[in-house]
Amino acid sequence: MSKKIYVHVADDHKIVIEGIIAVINTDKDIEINGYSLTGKEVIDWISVKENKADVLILDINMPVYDGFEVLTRLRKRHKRQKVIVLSSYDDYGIIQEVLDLGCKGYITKNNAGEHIISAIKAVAAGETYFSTDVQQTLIQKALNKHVQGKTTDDLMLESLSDREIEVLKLLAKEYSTAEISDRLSVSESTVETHRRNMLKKLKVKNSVGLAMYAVKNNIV
Amino acid sequence: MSKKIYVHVADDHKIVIEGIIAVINTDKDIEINGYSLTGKEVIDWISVKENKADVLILDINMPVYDGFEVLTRLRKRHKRQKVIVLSSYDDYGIIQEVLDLGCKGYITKNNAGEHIISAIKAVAAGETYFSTDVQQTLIQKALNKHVQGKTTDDLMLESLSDREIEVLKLLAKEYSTAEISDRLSVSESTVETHRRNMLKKLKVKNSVGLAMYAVKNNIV
DNA sequence: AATTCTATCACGGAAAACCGTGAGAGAGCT
DNA sequence: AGCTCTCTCACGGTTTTCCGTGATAGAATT
Repeated sequence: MSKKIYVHVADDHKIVIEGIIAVINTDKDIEINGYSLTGKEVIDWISVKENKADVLILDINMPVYDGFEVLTRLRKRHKRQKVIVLSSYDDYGIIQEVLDLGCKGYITKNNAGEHIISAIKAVAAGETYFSTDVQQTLIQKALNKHVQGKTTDDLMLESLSDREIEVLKLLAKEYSTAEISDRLSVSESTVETHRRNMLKKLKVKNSVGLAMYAVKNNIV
Repeated sequence: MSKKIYVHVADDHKIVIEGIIAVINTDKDIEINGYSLTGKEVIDWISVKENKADVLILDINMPVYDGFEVLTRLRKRHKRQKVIVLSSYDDYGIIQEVLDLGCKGYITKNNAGEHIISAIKAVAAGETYFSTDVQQTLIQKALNKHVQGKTTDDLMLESLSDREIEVLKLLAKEYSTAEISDRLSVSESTVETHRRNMLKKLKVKNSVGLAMYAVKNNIV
């Protein structure tokens, strides 16, 4: 029915690779067609035009080139293989980073056994896949400013006046002081004052800081 | 053991309230101590100093004041009740908005039955709670630019060089040209050039535009 | 009645950003 | 070998932002 999915596995611990192979072999739609013990091997292997892998299972901690480096290089060469990162760390920063580098799935080693097959099929089908613990991490992060009461940002937001927020909105749209004063039909001095007061209130260094604040607080 | 949790329910459809009460009554730790059919009633009721509600179940579509308005007013008055929004819409915009307004839980009416009890206990305990479908929506959004191909921004992002991205990161942290040139150990001219080139590439008008672009693309 | 907050405006000067232009060195691809 | 891209640097000039300071007037609060 569905054609086979070919998988390459990269991890610096042979035992991990063996484990993954064992799990994958229980599924008839997926086949391992190679593995690497270092990031360099992965790159070398992937550089060979005629390899059939659809999915790459990639460890982050590897010698020579680490997972980030591998992803960066794959990206630069526009390789078509979908990458699933298999990491020991359920860390938002890392997840974010590898996603930015184009990886399509992320599962932790803890949960690898139960997720690896589904993950491979998902990314091969063009979807993304994250193990449950990773999903939790992503949700927590998406909501970080809501989980425990107000953030300092929220408190400061309350201290911004309506007019200041109007100015901030326009400023975040890349308008200059002159342009803002036009839209709001006030003098440039006034706009300047508002901006100045906001810089003080929000303790940011410049208009970029104001803009960043605006995004963080969904004023845009 | 644990003391009772008192709940107020607000929905403009009596039948919904009845349903919720029915479900809640199956749990001995939770007790309904009032309900409202309009947003105005909620506010009036909550204004009475001596009401014991810990949790407010709030519908979004309600006459007089809608859910947003209710949340806004509660926020202004610094009420201590935790709010769970019960909505028909599994829409990221709405979820985002009510969370900004301080709501602690969000469940869709579809999944209300199975989630309402856990939700009440979670928010009463100071946690947040989202039904599974809402969690999905939040994850999807958190990853929006990774799930389905590239956005136009992503395409432009690829056109930014590594060095430019480094500069952009620092710029988004409110660093001035001089400061950036320090960190990167290059001359100010170089940083200037990078910024200039980015302004062109990304078609934005100023550093604020660059910063906004950085946020949108999670470069920060 | 007094105080605080907000919105408005102004002057002048220092600092930073913006812009045009030009240019050399190295990497990588055709 | 030639082309393109990236990263680096510089000069000079215009515009904008930043900052200190000060001021008036209305609204809201105490």
